[in-house]
Amino acid sequence: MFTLSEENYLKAIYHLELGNDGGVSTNAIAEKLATKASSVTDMIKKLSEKEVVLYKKYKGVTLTVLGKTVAASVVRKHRLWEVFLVEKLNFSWHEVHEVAEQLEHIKSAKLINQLDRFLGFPTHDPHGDPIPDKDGNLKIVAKSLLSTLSKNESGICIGVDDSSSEFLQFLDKKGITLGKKITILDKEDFDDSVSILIGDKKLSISNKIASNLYIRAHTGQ
Amino acid sequence: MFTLSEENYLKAIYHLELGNDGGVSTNAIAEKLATKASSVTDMIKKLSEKEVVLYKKYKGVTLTVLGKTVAASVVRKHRLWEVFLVEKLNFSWHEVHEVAEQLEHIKSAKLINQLDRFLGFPTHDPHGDPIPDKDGNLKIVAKSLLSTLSKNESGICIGVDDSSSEFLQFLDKKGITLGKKITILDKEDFDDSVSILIGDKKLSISNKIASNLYIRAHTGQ
DNA sequence: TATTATTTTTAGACTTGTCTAAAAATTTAT
DNA sequence: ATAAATTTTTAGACAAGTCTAAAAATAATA
Repeated sequence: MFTLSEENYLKAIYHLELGNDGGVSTNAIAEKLATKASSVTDMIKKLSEKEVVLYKKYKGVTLTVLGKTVAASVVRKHRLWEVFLVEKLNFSWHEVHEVAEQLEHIKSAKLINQLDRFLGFPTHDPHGDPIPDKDGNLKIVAKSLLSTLSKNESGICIGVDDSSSEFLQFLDKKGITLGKKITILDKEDFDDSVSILIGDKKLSISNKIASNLYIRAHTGQ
Repeated sequence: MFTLSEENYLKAIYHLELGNDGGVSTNAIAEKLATKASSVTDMIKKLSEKEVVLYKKYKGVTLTVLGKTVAASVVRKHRLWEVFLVEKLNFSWHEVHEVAEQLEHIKSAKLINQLDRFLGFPTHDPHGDPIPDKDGNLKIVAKSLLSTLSKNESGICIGVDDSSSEFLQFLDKKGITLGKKITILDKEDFDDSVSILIGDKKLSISNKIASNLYIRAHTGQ
Protein backbone atom coordinates (compact mmCIF):
# COMPACT_ATOMS: atom_id res chain seq x y z
CA MET A 1 0.00 0.00 0.00
CA PHE A 2 1.22 3.49 -0.77
CA THR A 3 0.82 6.75 1.06
CA LEU A 4 -0.71 9.82 -0.52
CA SER A 5 2.72 11.33 -0.82
CA GLU A 6 4.23 8.24 -2.42
CA GLU A 7 1.39 8.13 -4.93
CA ASN A 8 2.00 11.75 -5.86
CA TYR A 9 5.68 11.09 -6.45
CA LEU A 10 4.92 8.05 -8.60
CA LYS A 11 2.41 10.02 -10.63
CA ALA A 12 4.89 12.85 -11.16
CA ILE A 13 7.60 10.46 -12.30
CA TYR A 14 5.08 8.72 -14.57
CA HIS A 15 4.18 11.98 -16.30
CA LEU A 16 7.81 13.07 -16.58
CA GLU A 17 8.81 9.73 -18.10
CA LEU A 18 6.16 10.11 -20.81
CA GLY A 19 7.70 13.44 -21.80
CA ASN A 20 11.43 12.79 -21.67
CA ASP A 21 12.24 9.15 -22.20
CA GLY A 22 15.11 7.93 -20.10
CA GLY A 23 15.64 8.63 -16.41
CA VAL A 24 13.88 11.41 -14.58
CA SER A 25 16.03 13.90 -12.68
CA THR A 26 15.64 14.84 -9.05
CA ASN A 27 15.20 18.48 -9.95
CA ALA A 28 12.49 17.74 -12.48
CA ILE A 29 10.49 15.89 -9.85
CA ALA A 30 11.07 18.65 -7.32
CA GLU A 31 9.79 21.26 -9.73
CA LYS A 32 6.74 19.22 -10.71
CA LEU A 33 5.77 18.68 -7.08
CA ALA A 34 6.73 22.17 -5.93
CA THR A 35 9.08 20.74 -3.33
CA LYS A 36 12.82 20.72 -2.69
CA ALA A 37 15.40 18.44 -4.29
CA SER A 38 16.47 17.18 -0.88
CA SER A 39 12.94 16.03 -0.14
CA VAL A 40 12.84 14.25 -3.46
CA THR A 41 16.06 12.39 -2.72
CA ASP A 42 14.61 11.20 0.58
CA MET A 43 11.43 9.98 -1.01
CA ILE A 44 13.21 8.34 -3.92
CA LYS A 45 15.14 6.19 -1.49
CA LYS A 46 11.91 5.06 0.09
CA LEU A 47 10.35 4.30 -3.27
CA SER A 48 13.46 2.43 -4.27
CA GLU A 49 13.18 0.27 -1.12
CA LYS A 50 9.61 -0.48 -2.09
CA GLU A 51 10.81 -1.48 -5.55
CA VAL A 52 8.66 0.91 -7.51
CA VAL A 53 11.58 2.89 -8.90
CA LEU A 54 15.11 2.08 -10.03
CA TYR A 55 17.55 4.50 -8.50
CA LYS A 56 21.27 5.06 -8.73
CA LYS A 57 22.71 8.03 -6.92
CA TYR A 58 23.07 11.10 -9.12
CA LYS A 59 21.56 9.17 -12.03
CA GLY A 60 17.87 9.92 -11.61
CA VAL A 61 15.05 7.37 -11.48
CA THR A 62 12.87 5.24 -13.70
CA LEU A 63 9.67 3.47 -12.72
CA THR A 64 9.71 -0.30 -12.41
CA VAL A 65 6.84 -2.29 -13.92
CA LEU A 66 5.19 -2.27 -10.51
CA GLY A 67 5.75 1.47 -10.14
CA LYS A 68 4.25 2.12 -13.54
CA THR A 69 1.20 0.08 -12.62
CA VAL A 70 0.65 1.99 -9.41
CA ALA A 71 1.13 5.35 -11.12
CA ALA A 72 -1.20 4.45 -13.99
CA SER A 73 -3.85 3.41 -11.50
CA VAL A 74 -3.67 6.81 -9.83
CA VAL A 75 -3.88 8.55 -13.20
CA ARG A 76 -6.81 6.30 -14.13
CA LYS A 77 -8.65 7.29 -10.99
CA HIS A 78 -7.89 10.96 -11.50
CA ARG A 79 -9.26 10.98 -15.02
CA LEU A 80 -12.32 8.88 -14.27
CA TRP A 81 -13.23 11.25 -11.45
CA GLU A 82 -12.77 14.18 -13.82
CA VAL A 83 -15.26 12.61 -16.20
CA PHE A 84 -17.66 12.08 -13.31
CA LEU A 85 -17.40 15.69 -12.20
CA VAL A 86 -18.04 17.07 -15.66
CA GLU A 87 -20.64 14.58 -16.88
CA LYS A 88 -22.62 14.04 -13.70
CA LEU A 89 -22.00 17.01 -11.44
CA ASN A 90 -21.87 19.80 -14.01
CA PHE A 91 -18.34 20.93 -13.32
CA SER A 92 -16.52 22.86 -16.01
CA TRP A 93 -13.36 21.34 -17.37
CA HIS A 94 -11.28 23.98 -15.65
CA GLU A 95 -12.71 23.17 -12.22
CA VAL A 96 -12.07 19.45 -12.04
CA HIS A 97 -8.33 19.14 -11.52
CA GLU A 98 -8.12 20.30 -7.92
CA VAL A 99 -10.89 18.01 -6.74
CA ALA A 100 -9.63 15.05 -8.78
CA GLU A 101 -6.23 15.52 -7.11
CA GLN A 102 -7.94 14.52 -3.89
CA LEU A 103 -10.30 11.86 -5.25
CA GLU A 104 -7.49 10.02 -7.04
CA HIS A 105 -6.19 8.76 -3.69
CA ILE A 106 -9.37 7.03 -2.53
CA LYS A 107 -8.64 3.35 -2.12
CA SER A 108 -11.31 0.91 -3.29
CA ALA A 109 -11.10 -1.33 -6.32
CA LYS A 110 -14.85 -1.78 -6.37
CA LEU A 111 -15.38 1.97 -6.29
CA ILE A 112 -13.29 2.65 -9.33
CA ASN A 113 -14.59 -0.30 -11.32
CA GLN A 114 -18.19 0.65 -10.65
CA LEU A 115 -17.47 4.28 -11.38
CA ASP A 116 -15.95 3.24 -14.70
CA ARG A 117 -19.09 1.26 -15.56
CA PHE A 118 -21.37 4.05 -14.31
CA LEU A 119 -19.65 6.48 -16.67
CA GLY A 120 -19.93 4.09 -19.62
CA PHE A 121 -16.25 3.11 -19.74
CA PRO A 122 -14.94 6.44 -20.99
CA THR A 123 -11.63 6.46 -22.85
CA HIS A 124 -10.70 10.11 -22.39
CA ASP A 125 -11.02 12.72 -19.68
CA PRO A 126 -12.56 16.17 -20.17
CA HIS A 127 -9.24 17.57 -21.42
CA GLY A 128 -8.85 14.85 -24.02
CA ASP A 129 -6.24 12.88 -22.11
CA PRO A 130 -6.53 9.09 -22.37
CA ILE A 131 -7.73 7.07 -19.36
CA PRO A 132 -5.49 4.08 -18.57
CA ASP A 133 -7.39 0.79 -18.49
CA LYS A 134 -7.41 -1.57 -15.49
CA ASP A 135 -3.98 -2.89 -16.45
CA GLY A 136 -2.53 0.57 -16.82
CA ASN A 137 -2.36 0.59 -20.60
CA LEU A 138 -3.46 3.61 -22.50
CA LYS A 139 -4.59 3.92 -26.04
CA ILE A 140 -2.56 6.54 -27.84
CA VAL A 141 -4.48 8.45 -30.47
CA ALA A 142 -2.50 10.09 -33.24
CA LYS A 143 -2.77 13.81 -32.65
CA SER A 144 -1.16 16.96 -33.97
CA LEU A 145 -0.90 20.47 -32.65
CA LEU A 146 -3.22 22.88 -34.39
CA SER A 147 -0.19 25.04 -35.09
CA THR A 148 1.26 22.37 -37.37
CA LEU A 149 -1.71 22.33 -39.75
CA SER A 150 -1.52 24.24 -43.02
CA LYS A 151 -4.00 26.58 -44.64
CA ASN A 152 -7.28 24.89 -45.56
CA GLU A 153 -6.53 21.80 -43.49
CA SER A 154 -8.99 20.88 -40.77
CA GLY A 155 -9.40 18.49 -37.86
CA ILE A 156 -11.34 17.71 -34.72
CA CYS A 157 -10.24 19.32 -31.48
CA ILE A 158 -9.41 16.39 -29.18
CA GLY A 159 -7.32 17.81 -26.36
CA VAL A 160 -5.18 20.49 -24.84
CA ASP A 161 -1.50 20.50 -24.01
CA ASP A 162 -1.70 23.10 -21.27
CA SER A 163 -4.67 22.28 -19.09
CA SER A 164 -4.29 25.16 -16.67
CA SER A 165 -7.49 26.69 -15.43
CA GLU A 166 -6.68 29.99 -17.14
CA PHE A 167 -6.18 28.46 -20.57
CA LEU A 168 -9.33 26.33 -20.29
CA GLN A 169 -11.42 29.32 -19.28
CA PHE A 170 -9.99 31.25 -22.21
CA LEU A 171 -11.07 28.45 -24.55
CA ASP A 172 -14.55 28.46 -23.01
CA LYS A 173 -14.81 32.17 -23.70
CA LYS A 174 -13.83 31.65 -27.32
CA GLY A 175 -16.22 28.73 -27.73
CA ILE A 176 -13.46 26.21 -28.33
CA THR A 177 -14.42 22.80 -26.89
CA LEU A 178 -13.47 19.18 -27.49
CA GLY A 179 -15.13 17.53 -30.46
CA LYS A 180 -15.47 20.68 -32.52
CA LYS A 181 -14.20 20.81 -36.09
CA ILE A 182 -11.56 23.44 -36.72
CA THR A 183 -10.45 24.60 -40.15
CA ILE A 184 -7.40 26.74 -40.81
CA LEU A 185 -8.53 29.69 -42.91
CA ASP A 186 -5.27 31.57 -42.95
CA LYS A 187 -1.88 31.81 -41.27
CA GLU A 188 -0.14 35.11 -40.70
CA ASP A 189 3.59 34.96 -41.15
CA PHE A 190 4.58 38.06 -39.21
CA ASP A 191 3.11 37.00 -35.84
CA ASP A 192 2.24 33.34 -36.48
CA SER A 193 -1.39 33.98 -35.62
CA VAL A 194 -4.01 31.79 -37.26
CA SER A 195 -7.46 32.48 -38.60
CA ILE A 196 -9.74 29.54 -37.95
CA LEU A 197 -13.28 28.47 -38.59
CA ILE A 198 -14.82 26.70 -35.62
CA GLY A 199 -18.45 25.70 -36.01
CA ASP A 200 -19.83 28.62 -37.97
CA LYS A 201 -17.64 31.14 -36.20
CA LYS A 202 -14.52 32.72 -37.62
CA LEU A 203 -11.82 33.84 -35.21
CA SER A 204 -8.17 34.66 -34.97
CA ILE A 205 -5.97 33.00 -32.38
CA SER A 206 -2.36 33.49 -31.42
CA ASN A 207 0.33 30.93 -32.01
CA LYS A 208 0.52 30.31 -28.29
CA ILE A 209 -3.08 29.11 -28.36
CA ALA A 210 -2.64 27.13 -31.57
CA SER A 211 0.31 25.25 -30.17
CA ASN A 212 -1.65 24.18 -27.11
CA LEU A 213 -4.57 22.59 -28.96
CA TYR A 214 -4.48 19.01 -30.18
CA ILE A 215 -6.24 18.05 -33.38
CA ARG A 216 -7.15 14.61 -34.70
CA ALA A 217 -6.22 14.47 -38.35
CA HIS A 218 -9.44 14.77 -40.30
CA THR A 219 -8.59 12.90 -43.46
CA GLY A 220 -10.68 13.78 -46.48
CA GLN A 221 -11.68 17.39 -45.73
CA MET B 1 -8.98 24.27 7.45
CA PHE B 2 -8.80 21.00 9.30
CA THR B 3 -6.60 17.98 8.83
CA LEU B 4 -7.96 14.51 8.23
CA SER B 5 -7.12 13.59 11.78
CA GLU B 6 -8.76 16.66 13.23
CA GLU B 7 -11.90 15.96 11.24
CA ASN B 8 -12.01 12.42 12.56
CA TYR B 9 -11.74 13.63 16.14
CA LEU B 10 -14.50 16.19 15.61
CA LYS B 11 -16.73 13.55 14.06
CA ALA B 12 -16.10 11.16 16.94
CA ILE B 13 -16.92 13.83 19.52
CA TYR B 14 -20.01 14.79 17.54
CA HIS B 15 -21.32 11.22 17.59
CA LEU B 16 -20.47 10.77 21.25
CA GLU B 17 -22.24 14.01 22.19
CA LEU B 18 -25.43 12.83 20.49
CA GLY B 19 -25.41 9.72 22.67
CA ASN B 20 -24.45 11.05 26.09
CA ASP B 21 -25.34 14.67 26.50
CA GLY B 22 -22.83 16.66 28.50
CA GLY B 23 -19.08 16.51 28.05
CA VAL B 24 -17.32 13.70 26.24
CA SER B 25 -14.53 11.89 28.08
CA THR B 26 -11.00 11.40 26.82
CA ASN B 27 -11.34 7.64 27.15
CA ALA B 28 -14.58 7.54 25.17
CA ILE B 29 -12.90 9.35 22.28
CA ALA B 30 -9.87 7.09 22.52
CA GLU B 31 -12.04 4.00 22.32
CA LYS B 32 -14.11 5.31 19.42
CA LEU B 33 -11.00 6.15 17.41
CA ALA B 34 -9.05 3.07 18.48
CA THR B 35 -6.23 5.21 19.80
CA LYS B 36 -4.68 5.99 23.17
CA ALA B 37 -5.93 8.45 25.76
CA SER B 38 -2.63 10.31 25.67
CA SER B 39 -3.01 10.90 21.95
CA VAL B 40 -6.51 12.19 22.53
CA THR B 41 -5.30 14.67 25.14
CA ASP B 42 -2.72 15.99 22.68
CA MET B 43 -5.26 16.41 19.92
CA ILE B 44 -7.85 17.95 22.21
CA LYS B 45 -5.41 20.70 23.07
CA LYS B 46 -4.94 21.46 19.41
CA LEU B 47 -8.68 21.48 18.77
CA SER B 48 -9.14 23.73 21.76
CA GLU B 49 -6.59 26.17 20.31
CA LYS B 50 -8.56 26.16 17.10
CA GLU B 51 -11.72 26.91 19.07
CA VAL B 52 -13.72 23.95 17.89
CA VAL B 53 -13.96 22.35 21.34
CA LEU B 54 -14.26 23.61 24.88
CA TYR B 55 -11.77 21.88 27.10
CA LYS B 56 -10.94 21.95 30.77
CA LYS B 57 -8.33 19.54 32.05
CA TYR B 58 -9.81 16.33 33.44
CA LYS B 59 -13.31 17.54 32.53
CA GLY B 60 -13.72 16.24 29.00
CA VAL B 61 -14.74 18.26 25.95
CA THR B 62 -17.78 19.66 24.21
CA LEU B 63 -17.97 20.97 20.66
CA THR B 64 -18.32 24.70 20.10
CA VAL B 65 -20.82 25.92 17.54
CA LEU B 66 -18.00 26.06 15.03
CA GLY B 67 -16.88 22.56 15.95
CA LYS B 68 -20.38 21.22 15.56
CA THR B 69 -20.63 22.81 12.14
CA VAL B 70 -17.39 21.25 10.98
CA ALA B 71 -18.34 17.83 12.37
CA ALA B 72 -21.81 17.94 10.84
CA SER B 73 -20.31 18.82 7.49
CA VAL B 74 -18.10 15.73 7.65
CA VAL B 75 -21.08 13.57 8.61
CA ARG B 76 -23.10 15.14 5.82
CA LYS B 77 -20.41 14.25 3.30
CA HIS B 78 -20.08 10.73 4.68
CA ARG B 79 -23.78 10.03 4.36
CA LEU B 80 -24.21 11.64 0.97
CA TRP B 81 -21.36 9.54 -0.38
CA GLU B 82 -22.99 6.45 1.11
CA VAL B 83 -26.17 7.23 -0.79
CA PHE B 84 -24.13 7.71 -3.95
CA LEU B 85 -22.38 4.39 -3.54
CA VAL B 86 -25.62 2.48 -3.00
CA GLU B 87 -27.87 4.31 -5.45
CA LYS B 88 -25.45 4.89 -8.30
CA LEU B 89 -22.63 2.40 -7.96
CA ASN B 90 -24.54 -0.65 -6.75
CA PHE B 91 -22.78 -1.04 -3.43
CA SER B 92 -24.57 -2.97 -0.69
CA TRP B 93 -25.30 -1.09 2.50
CA HIS B 94 -22.67 -3.11 4.35
CA GLU B 95 -19.92 -2.13 1.90
CA VAL B 96 -20.22 1.64 1.97
CA HIS B 97 -18.81 2.65 5.31
CA GLU B 98 -15.13 2.03 4.66
CA VAL B 99 -15.12 3.95 1.39
CA ALA B 100 -17.24 6.79 2.78
CA GLU B 101 -14.69 7.15 5.60
CA GLN B 102 -12.24 8.23 2.92
CA LEU B 103 -14.59 10.25 0.72
CA GLU B 104 -15.88 12.31 3.66
CA HIS B 105 -12.57 14.19 3.80
CA ILE B 106 -12.60 15.48 0.22
CA LYS B 107 -12.67 19.25 0.31
CA SER B 108 -14.89 21.01 -2.21
CA ALA B 109 -18.10 22.84 -1.44
CA LYS B 110 -19.20 22.63 -5.05
CA LEU B 111 -18.60 18.88 -5.09
CA ILE B 112 -20.84 18.19 -2.15
CA ASN B 113 -23.57 20.60 -3.22
CA GLN B 114 -23.69 19.15 -6.70
CA LEU B 115 -23.59 15.61 -5.35
CA ASP B 116 -26.53 16.47 -3.10
CA ARG B 117 -28.49 17.73 -6.09
CA PHE B 118 -27.43 14.79 -8.26
CA LEU B 119 -28.80 12.41 -5.64
CA GLY B 120 -32.09 14.31 -5.39
CA PHE B 121 -31.43 15.90 -1.98
CA PRO B 122 -31.70 12.71 0.06
CA THR B 123 -32.62 13.05 3.73
CA HIS B 124 -31.30 9.70 4.97
CA ASP B 125 -28.36 7.46 4.25
CA PRO B 126 -28.64 3.75 3.37
CA HIS B 127 -28.73 2.78 7.06
CA GLY B 128 -31.56 5.18 7.80
CA ASP B 129 -29.41 7.80 9.49
CA PRO B 130 -30.36 11.41 8.78
CA ILE B 131 -28.18 13.56 6.52
CA PRO B 132 -27.36 16.98 8.02
CA ASP B 133 -28.32 19.88 5.76
CA LYS B 134 -25.89 22.56 4.58
CA ASP B 135 -26.13 24.31 7.93
CA GLY B 136 -25.52 21.14 9.87
CA ASN B 137 -29.06 20.68 11.10
CA LEU B 138 -30.62 17.29 11.00
CA LYS B 139 -34.25 16.37 10.95
CA ILE B 140 -34.97 13.94 13.75
CA VAL B 141 -37.66 11.44 12.93
CA ALA B 142 -39.49 9.84 15.84
CA LYS B 143 -38.38 6.26 15.92
CA SER B 144 -38.67 3.30 18.26
CA LEU B 145 -36.74 0.09 18.59
CA LEU B 146 -38.62 -2.89 17.20
CA SER B 147 -38.13 -4.54 20.59
CA THR B 148 -40.36 -1.93 22.25
CA LEU B 149 -43.41 -2.70 20.12
CA SER B 150 -46.17 -4.92 21.50
CA LYS B 151 -47.95 -7.84 19.94
CA ASN B 152 -49.98 -6.87 16.84
CA GLU B 153 -48.31 -3.49 16.54
CA SER B 154 -46.54 -2.69 13.30
CA GLY B 155 -44.30 -0.08 11.75
CA ILE B 156 -41.94 0.69 8.92
CA CYS B 157 -38.31 -0.31 9.23
CA ILE B 158 -36.38 2.96 8.98
CA GLY B 159 -32.94 2.29 10.35
CA VAL B 160 -30.46 0.23 12.31
CA ASP B 161 -28.70 0.99 15.54
CA ASP B 162 -25.71 -1.27 14.93
CA SER B 163 -24.55 -0.71 11.37
CA SER B 164 -21.68 -3.17 11.45
CA SER B 165 -21.07 -5.07 8.27
CA GLU B 166 -21.96 -8.37 9.96
CA PHE B 167 -25.33 -7.18 11.19
CA LEU B 168 -26.24 -5.63 7.85
CA GLN B 169 -25.35 -8.80 5.99
CA PHE B 170 -27.44 -10.79 8.44
CA LEU B 171 -30.41 -8.52 7.69
CA ASP B 172 -29.85 -8.98 3.96
CA LYS B 173 -29.97 -12.73 4.44
CA LYS B 174 -33.24 -12.48 6.34
CA GLY B 175 -34.74 -10.10 3.79
CA ILE B 176 -34.99 -7.21 6.21
CA THR B 177 -34.46 -3.90 4.44
CA LEU B 178 -35.36 -0.26 5.03
CA GLY B 179 -38.89 0.70 4.09
CA LYS B 180 -40.44 -2.69 4.78
CA LYS B 181 -43.47 -3.01 7.02
CA ILE B 182 -42.93 -5.18 10.06
CA THR B 183 -45.73 -6.52 12.28
CA ILE B 184 -45.21 -8.17 15.65
CA LEU B 185 -47.01 -11.50 15.57
CA ASP B 186 -45.85 -12.75 18.94
CA LYS B 187 -43.31 -12.16 21.68
CA GLU B 188 -41.75 -15.02 23.63
CA ASP B 189 -41.22 -14.24 27.27
CA PHE B 190 -38.60 -16.87 28.09
CA ASP B 191 -35.97 -15.69 25.57
CA ASP B 192 -37.45 -12.35 24.42
CA SER B 193 -37.47 -13.54 20.83
CA VAL B 194 -40.07 -12.03 18.51
CA SER B 195 -42.16 -13.49 15.71
CA ILE B 196 -42.61 -10.95 12.98
CA LEU B 197 -44.35 -10.62 9.67
CA ILE B 198 -42.20 -8.80 7.11
CA GLY B 199 -43.70 -8.46 3.66
CA ASP B 200 -45.46 -11.81 3.29
CA LYS B 201 -42.76 -13.68 5.20
CA LYS B 202 -43.04 -14.84 8.79
CA LEU B 203 -39.85 -15.17 10.78
CA SER B 204 -38.52 -15.32 14.29
CA ILE B 205 -35.75 -12.99 15.40
CA SER B 206 -33.81 -12.74 18.63
CA ASN B 207 -34.09 -9.82 21.00
CA LYS B 208 -30.61 -8.74 20.02
CA ILE B 209 -31.82 -8.21 16.47
CA ALA B 210 -35.09 -6.59 17.55
CA SER B 211 -33.29 -4.06 19.67
CA ASN B 212 -31.09 -3.01 16.78
CA LEU B 213 -33.87 -2.20 14.33
CA TYR B 214 -35.60 1.17 14.27
CA ILE B 215 -39.25 1.44 13.40
CA ARG B 216 -41.30 4.45 12.46
CA ALA B 217 -44.57 4.34 14.37
CA HIS B 218 -47.23 3.24 11.93
CA THR B 219 -50.29 4.94 13.34
CA GLY B 220 -53.62 3.50 12.34
CA GLN B 221 -53.64 -0.33 12.39
C1' DT C 1 42.12 19.36 -18.42
C1' DA C 2 41.53 22.43 -14.81
C1' DT C 3 38.07 25.32 -13.12
C1' DT C 4 33.42 26.92 -12.62
C1' DA C 5 28.62 26.04 -12.38
C1' DT C 6 24.98 23.02 -11.59
C1' DT C 7 22.82 19.12 -9.70
C1' DT C 8 22.32 15.92 -6.15
C1' DT C 9 22.99 14.15 -1.71
C1' DT C 10 23.83 14.37 3.27
C1' DA C 11 23.27 16.14 7.89
C1' DG C 12 20.53 18.01 11.13
C1' DA C 13 16.22 20.17 12.40
C1' DC C 14 11.15 20.82 12.53
C1' DT C 15 5.95 19.47 12.50
C1' DT C 16 2.18 16.25 12.88
C1' DG C 17 0.32 12.56 14.96
C1' DT C 18 1.20 8.76 17.37
C1' DC C 19 3.07 5.74 21.26
C1' DT C 20 4.75 4.00 26.21
C1' DA C 21 5.58 4.78 30.88
C1' DA C 22 5.07 7.43 34.75
C1' DA C 23 2.87 11.16 37.41
C1' DA C 24 -1.21 13.69 38.76
C1' DA C 25 -6.05 14.30 39.34
C1' DT C 26 -10.50 12.45 39.96
C1' DT C 27 -13.79 9.05 41.24
C1' DT C 28 -15.23 5.01 43.80
C1' DA C 29 -15.38 2.19 47.68
C1' DT C 30 -14.47 0.80 52.17
C1' DA D 1 -12.72 10.55 54.92
C1' DT D 2 -9.10 7.96 53.69
C1' DA D 3 -7.42 4.34 50.59
C1' DA D 4 -7.83 2.08 46.23
C1' DA D 5 -9.08 2.16 41.52
C1' DT D 6 -9.68 4.64 37.48
C1' DT D 7 -9.07 8.33 34.38
C1' DT D 8 -6.38 11.85 32.51
C1' DT D 9 -2.28 14.29 31.71
C1' DT D 10 2.71 14.89 31.16
C1' DA D 11 7.23 13.70 29.54
C1' DG D 12 9.94 11.78 26.30
C1' DA D 13 10.42 9.07 22.08
C1' DC D 14 9.45 7.73 17.32
C1' DA D 15 8.09 7.67 12.08
C1' DA D 16 6.75 10.29 8.01
C1' DG D 17 7.56 14.02 5.31
C1' DT D 18 9.39 18.22 4.81
C1' DC D 19 12.95 22.04 5.16
C1' DT D 20 17.76 24.70 5.18
C1' DA D 21 22.53 24.73 4.74
C1' DA D 22 26.55 22.55 3.57
C1' DA D 23 29.18 18.87 1.21
C1' DA D 24 29.91 15.85 -2.69
C1' DA D 25 29.40 14.50 -7.34
C1' DT D 26 28.56 15.53 -12.05
C1' DA D 27 28.39 18.57 -16.06
C1' DA D 28 29.84 22.61 -18.58
C1' DT D 29 33.31 25.83 -19.98
C1' DA D 30 37.41 28.06 -20.87
